[in-house]
Order: sequence, then C-alpha cells, then structure tokens
Amino acid sequence: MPAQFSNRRKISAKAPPKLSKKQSSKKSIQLQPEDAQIFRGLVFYFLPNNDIAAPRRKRIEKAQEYGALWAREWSADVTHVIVDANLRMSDVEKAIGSDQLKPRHVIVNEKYPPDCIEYQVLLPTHLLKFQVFPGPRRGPEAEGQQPREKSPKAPSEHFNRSKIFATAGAAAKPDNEQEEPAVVTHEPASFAAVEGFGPSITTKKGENEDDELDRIVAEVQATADLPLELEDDSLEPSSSTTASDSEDGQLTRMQEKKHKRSISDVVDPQLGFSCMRKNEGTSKSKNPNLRTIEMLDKMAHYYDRIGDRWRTISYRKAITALKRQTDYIATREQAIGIPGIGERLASKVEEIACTNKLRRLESTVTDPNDPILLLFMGIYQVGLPTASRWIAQGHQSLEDLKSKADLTPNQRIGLDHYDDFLSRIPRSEVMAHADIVRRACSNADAQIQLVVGGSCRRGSADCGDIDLIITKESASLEQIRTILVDTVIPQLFQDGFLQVGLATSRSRSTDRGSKWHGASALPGSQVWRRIDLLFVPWDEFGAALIYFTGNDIFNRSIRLLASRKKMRLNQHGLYGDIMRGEKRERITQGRLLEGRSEERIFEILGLQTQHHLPGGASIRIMAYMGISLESVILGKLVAGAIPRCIALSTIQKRDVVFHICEIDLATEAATAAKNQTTSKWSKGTDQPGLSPHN
DNA sequence: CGGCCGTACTG
DNA sequence: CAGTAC
DNA sequence: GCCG
Repeated sequence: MPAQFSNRRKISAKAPPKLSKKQSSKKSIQLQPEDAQIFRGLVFYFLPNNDIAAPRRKRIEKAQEYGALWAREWSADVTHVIVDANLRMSDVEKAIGSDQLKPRHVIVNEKYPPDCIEYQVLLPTHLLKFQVFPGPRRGPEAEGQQPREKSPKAPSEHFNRSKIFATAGAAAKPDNEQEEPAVVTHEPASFAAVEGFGPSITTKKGENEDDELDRIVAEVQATADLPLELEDDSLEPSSSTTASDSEDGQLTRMQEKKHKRSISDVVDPQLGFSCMRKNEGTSKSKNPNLRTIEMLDKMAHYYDRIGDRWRTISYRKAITALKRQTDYIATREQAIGIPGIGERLASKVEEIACTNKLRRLESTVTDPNDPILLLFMGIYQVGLPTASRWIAQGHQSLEDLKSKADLTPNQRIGLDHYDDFLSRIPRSEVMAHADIVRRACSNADAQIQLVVGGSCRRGSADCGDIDLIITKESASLEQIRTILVDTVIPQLFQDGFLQVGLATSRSRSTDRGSKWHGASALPGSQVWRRIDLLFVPWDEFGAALIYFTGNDIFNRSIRLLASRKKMRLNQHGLYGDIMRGEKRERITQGRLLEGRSEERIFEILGLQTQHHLPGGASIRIMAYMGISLESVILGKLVAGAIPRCIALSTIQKRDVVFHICEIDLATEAATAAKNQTTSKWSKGTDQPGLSPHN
C-alpha cells in the first residue's frame, strides 16, 4: 500500500497518479529555495498526524516548505516521527505500534523541525531538548531516559582503588551515588531474566516457571564455589591476569566474600543470562547498559553506512561484550577491562555514562542522505554500494525505487516486502514455520531431521529470519537436496506456504547447492518471512550447527581461533594441517578432523565441553556467544525436561561465554538410554548434537 | 603497523 | 568479478 | 574500532 504524501513539489513535479488523490491540502505550500530545503528527502510522520490543530498545522506546513514529505499514513518511507509535546513514548508506541517502530526511525518532539529550520541544518536528533520522554511508569531506566548527571571524576577514582576486589555491588554504586533503580534490580531481575526461555516460550510466563527459576538459581548459588578449574584456556598463557581482572569486575555480590580462586572467582551465574532475553517483546531488557549499547549501536550503524567495515565490527563486538555485563559500566577503567573494549571505546562508554550522549555521534547525523541510505539499506539484497548508487541517481524514497530504479528480481521482492522482512518474528511463529516444514519433510522421508538454528537456537525471543538446518542420518548432501528440491519444496509451494525463492542455487552448478533462501507465510497470514533452509550431509551436521547457530561475531571468533591453531572451520567441518601463506592465505585444504559432532569440534578447538566434578557429576559446556544453546536447555530445565540438574552457571573467557549445565551422570545416562533417539528434545528447539557425545 | 571468517549465490 | 548474505 |  503506497503511502500518501502531501507535498506539492512531489505531486506536481513527478505526478504519480496514485499520490494525487489525497492532495487535499487547501493552500499550496510555498517551497523554500532548493538549497534551503534541509528536510529534503525526509519523510515526516506527525503525532497526532493531522493538521487540525492550528499550531501543528503550522509546523507541518513549515516542514514541507523546507522539503519534508508529510506521510499521511504510516509507511515504510517514514524517516522521522514528530511528536507533540504533550505526548510520551508510550503514546507513540500505542499509535504506531512498537512492531512498526524501527531503530532507523528518528523520534523527536515538535521542537525539532523549527530548531533545524532556525539553524538551517539537520540538528542531531538525540539532543535532550528533542527527546520524547518515556511513558508514565516505565521503569526509570527505560531507554531514552536521562540518568542524573554525575561527576565524571568520582567513579573513576573509586574504581582505581577497588580494582582487585571490585564486586558488582560496590562497583556499580559509588557511595555518594544515589541508587539507580535499574542497577538495583539485579537480584529480582536476574530471576525474571531467564523467563521466556521455556519450551513454549511464548511471551507470557507462568508463575510456576518463576518458582522453578528461583529454585534453580538458588541451587546455583549453593554450588557456585565448587573447586573446579577450567583453565585449559587454549588461547594464551598470559590470560590469567587479564581474564581475572575483567572477570572480577563482573562478580556479583553473591561472591563478595570468596577470596580463594575457586570457581566463584570466575563464575557468575547471572552472567550471560542477561543477553538471553534481550528485546523480549514488550518487556524491556533490563540490561543496565542499555543506554550505552544504544548509542554504540548507532555508531556502529553509522560506520556501517559509511562503509567502515572494521570499525563496525569493533563496535558490534563491544556491544556484544557490554550486553553480557550485569553491572552498569560507568568508567573508562571499568570498561577497558572488558575484552573487545579498548581505550577509545572505553572513553566513549564513560562519556555516555556521564553526559548521556556522544559528541562523536552527533557530528555524524548531519548528512541529509543518511536517513535515505539507512532506508535503502534496509531492503533485502541492498548494501552500501547499491544504496549509495541509487541516492547518487537521485532516488529519495522507496516509491522512487519502485517506479524508477533498476532492481534485480530479488531486490524487487525485498522492496515489495520491505516491512515484512524487517520486522521481527516472534519465536512462536518461527516454531510454527519450522513445524510446517518439518511435517512436509516427514511426509517425504520419515528420517529427515530438522533443527531450528539462528538466533532462535540461541534462545532469542524473536528472530530476524527463520533458519532451518535439515539433515538425515547417513545421508549425503545430494540425497537430502534431492528430497527437498524435488519433493518437499514443491509441495510447500503448492500448499501456499512458500511464497518465493530468493537464492536457490538453481542457475549455477546443480551439484553443490546447499542452501535455499526464500520467503514463507503462515496459512491465513499475509506476512512474508525470510526463511533459509540449509541442506546438510549427515557427516557435516555438527559444523553446520555451529555455523548456523552462532551469530556472525561468534562465527568469526571461533574461526579465527581455529586458524590460529592451524585449523580451519567452516560449515562443513573442522580441518587440520592447514598451511597458510604470507597473508594467512590458505595453501592446503587440510584434512577433516571432525564434522559430525558439534561437541567434538568445540573440544578439538580446546573449548572443552565435558568436565568431571568431585562426586561423580559432570558438566557439559557449550561455547556459544553470549546466549547459547544452554539457554534453550535452560528453558527445558525449567520445565523439568532434564531431570537432576545440579546447577547452572556461566563463565566468561575472553570473548567467549561458557554456559554450564551440571547434570547428574547417572540420571542422565538412564534417561539417555531410555529415550535412545533424541525424542526427548527433538521437538523443534533441540537437536541431537547436544546429546552426550559418543 | 597490519590483520580482522570462510563460504554460497546472483548477475 | 563485485555485491550480498549467512 | 581492537588486538598482537
């Protein structure tokens, strides 16, 4: 549905017929001279979005004079939401729908346009004066909230002194500091934190689950100082200093009293949990660093937009690291200890903590093409080069692209389903899609196995797309692909489930195709979802699981780790005896070390997964980034799917987080024997790869 | 200072 | 090959 | 951007 715009320039100059009908504006708008049109290319959506009230009408007209388009209805083209002063963030969400609000949307109050006009420039949008305040009773730390200004100095000094034994409790709150409510939430929040990961995971949590969680967390605390060293630390020997330094900063008050270097020195049962339930639908993330993360995220997007790949990665790494901090990071010293955060980022973290803004960021927003670039890059199959080219060609809106730009077929589809592909998919819907595909697979071949990968497998409450890993015991890629391509996929098209194929390895070599990217829609739904199928030969299942589960940051880390160990990791397997040339370029293909077992691959890489504890229990560790597999297991644990769980905890080593699930071996063995074939967890979220390895 | 994952698909 | 995506 |  095309948006309705009201702007004389647009209508008269280009006169697309479809836009003309809403041209009810009584008096025509007097456009300012071209070079004064600071809003050119921007699309404003006002709230309330009408010109009934005289002052607002005035503002709207003014904005249009300076080149803005007024979106009469909400649409994908909207770049800015201009909110009346008496409205709050909650009103915005209510009016537009929080699922429609994307990070790329600039939300500012009514003062923004006139101020910009006054200074004849697009002002930074995050300035306090332009901010729309959070709704009533939303938690004092709700995003966009302004923490009280604090002295930049005080926290730093505090930290210098208490570095060694900085516990979270002490660290987060210098004495002279009034308690930041968000920080205090630690305890209660950490319990609630894990909620939402139950097997059914919808959005609501039952109280019984909370109770379960309480119990489990209590147990973790009870057993948290088991003597245990997972020192192997494949990375480097000198690690212990840096590692413990950074980890010390993350200890919770629970461990305050411990002095020995027992597990409690490195284990924080809450660590990592914090990122498990990020963006959980309505309930906001409780991460105390949310504000900082948002700012850094904007910087990352900025660098992405200007094509600075490596800075983008650095920022994203820092964000990942920050996300799993349970404490508010307010100072350079504190931040610099975190792996992935160096001096420069640490300074920025402190700046954000102290001033609640980032000067560097404000100096970036001024390019008027920025919002358009962002808009265009949101299209599936459109990156920076393409987006820039289009802008250079004069395209200003999605409408322009639709009618005038030359698009590849896939880009056309991406454009037609712009909102669909950019919206998040609730976990429950991901499962529903997976179930449909699974059923179709079963009909074709009962032995086919299907695992949901991607962020879903990492435990996210919602996902950007649907990743399905498809394999079959003892089957080759060719066999699996044949079943899918010849039978399952055609059937799913016929059922009306699959809508289109986007990357299907049809044109090229028919032999080695291993992926199928397309779009699907639930019966009765008009919403198209991006769905990726990965065909995996049985022997490569483990490697494929890693590839398709890790986020890209995790995959890069673990592959880098492999290459440092003269190995190579890809979606097919882990290879050894790799010879690399001058610039790390590969000389030899290497020989296959392991491909089938996810756990074995971790083990070979030195990310040991099995440890034995005194008392006959053992723990199994999977090393996914931040959030993991174990989050899924954890959900199952909560539901009692795994009996006799002794404890759960998490350890961070550099930039890898280990989630630990301690399980009573005897019970585990008995259970495993009983359900021989995975049936226990093979419902969607889970996979054989996690079963005790044999 | 130089490296920063390794691969598949499209045009 | 470049561009895009995972 | 970070890291060695």
